[in-house]
Amino acid sequence: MTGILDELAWRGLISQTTDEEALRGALKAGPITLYCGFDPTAPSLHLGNLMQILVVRRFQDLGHKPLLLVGGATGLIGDPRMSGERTLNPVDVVEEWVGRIRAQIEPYLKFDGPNAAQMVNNYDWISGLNAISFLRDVGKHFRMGTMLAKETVARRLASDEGISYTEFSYQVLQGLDFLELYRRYGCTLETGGSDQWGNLLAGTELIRKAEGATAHALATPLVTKADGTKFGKTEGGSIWLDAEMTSPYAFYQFWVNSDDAEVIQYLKYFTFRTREEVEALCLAVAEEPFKREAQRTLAYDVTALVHGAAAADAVVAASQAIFGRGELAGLDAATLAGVAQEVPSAEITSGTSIVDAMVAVGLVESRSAGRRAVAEGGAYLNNENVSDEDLALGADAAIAGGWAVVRRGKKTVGLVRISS
RNA sequence: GGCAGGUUUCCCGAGUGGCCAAAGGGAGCUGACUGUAAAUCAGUUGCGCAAGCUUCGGGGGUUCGAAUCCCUCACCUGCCA
Repeated sequence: MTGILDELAWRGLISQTTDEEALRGALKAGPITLYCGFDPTAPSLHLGNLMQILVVRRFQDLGHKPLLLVGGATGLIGDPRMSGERTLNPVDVVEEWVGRIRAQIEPYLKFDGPNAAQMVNNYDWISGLNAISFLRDVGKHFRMGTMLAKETVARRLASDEGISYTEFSYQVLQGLDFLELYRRYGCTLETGGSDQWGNLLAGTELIRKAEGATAHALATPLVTKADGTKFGKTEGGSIWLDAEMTSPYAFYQFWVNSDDAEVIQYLKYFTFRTREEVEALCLAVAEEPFKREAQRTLAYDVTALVHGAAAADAVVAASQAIFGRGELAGLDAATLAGVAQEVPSAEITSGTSIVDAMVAVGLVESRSAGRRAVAEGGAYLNNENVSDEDLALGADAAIAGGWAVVRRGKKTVGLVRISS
């Protein structure tokens, strides 16, 4: 029952909290009800969201009751971002996203037992709100000074673009969510990323003013990369949890490519490995970095968590086939067919040039880019560098079952099936 | 409603009649080095085999020729009302 804060602390998951002693006391007194919100701003959640879900899961594992809020209402308004005003998404689109995101969250939590998780949607209480009660009952508790001082708001006001009243109002809605969940379920803790700190506080303050009660907020750190670039992005964009949007193979590859400097932190954030296991892997990185044991463990665990053990095993097999030191010639047709499930593949006719094959598989965006890849020495057929852009792929190029491996650079691979 | 400024290739940002497919930076990509790591160095980044074609918010016009000049529309920002 106790210990959740210690658990989160060693994992480095606590960026800041409201009165920590009070929170610790509340947690010690017995199971609490907490909540974490997810706004439907895309058809799928991404890795940042996954970390939040796992934080909630860690709470649940230690006996606390989680509420998972999907922002059917707040998603229609838009949380202000530093980067600028959001485009409002159509109502029906947001509605669809709500369903998808809800389904995405559910597998990570237990919905039975004494501390069963529960899904809630703020559309239920915000959609019926009228302007007068909103302004009289809710608005009266919010001070302009506080609202304007919120970092994002202040930055946006100072920017060229400014901020719309709509986005400015967002923090009021999120504060209201916390109050509503406090009233309905006795929820006394909201968790979220440190970028949500202002919104988290809006809720605790509102509860104090409206109910005279104490509620808590806990923010996790922003996941950072050693080189300062944004975490969870790759050349193709964000890493999504949806297998249709980010294939399990790409998902696994993202993790297996983690920097040495970051892999241990990611293990703490994104896996359920124990402290001892993480420490052992940390040692492995220091002593035998070339084995990439920590990266492999991380990649397998998270892929299995999100896509299931079977999918994880399949992508590991595919990755070994492609990146393993073994000769491609040793691969059989069945293995290659399995690999084709995981990496992009295409059907080509015998005699197709290497450039056209790369285009067909989607390794390059255009024939110009394909020719450039060959010129740069970055094109490979069955692990052999290709220097002739006119090289034609005939039946002899196939390794087994008509398959040939086409690669651009070190990591971008695809399979082609050569038909006559 | 008035006035001013703005809208450039993935991003930022130069460019004010031809030498501009468009400086520079960022980011990406490829190679070398390696460990499917980082850092570093080098090359590269609209499409097309090529001739050439399409691009600088949309549309129209001036001109031999426009991202650059004119008109108009849209959107953004600020100041005034």
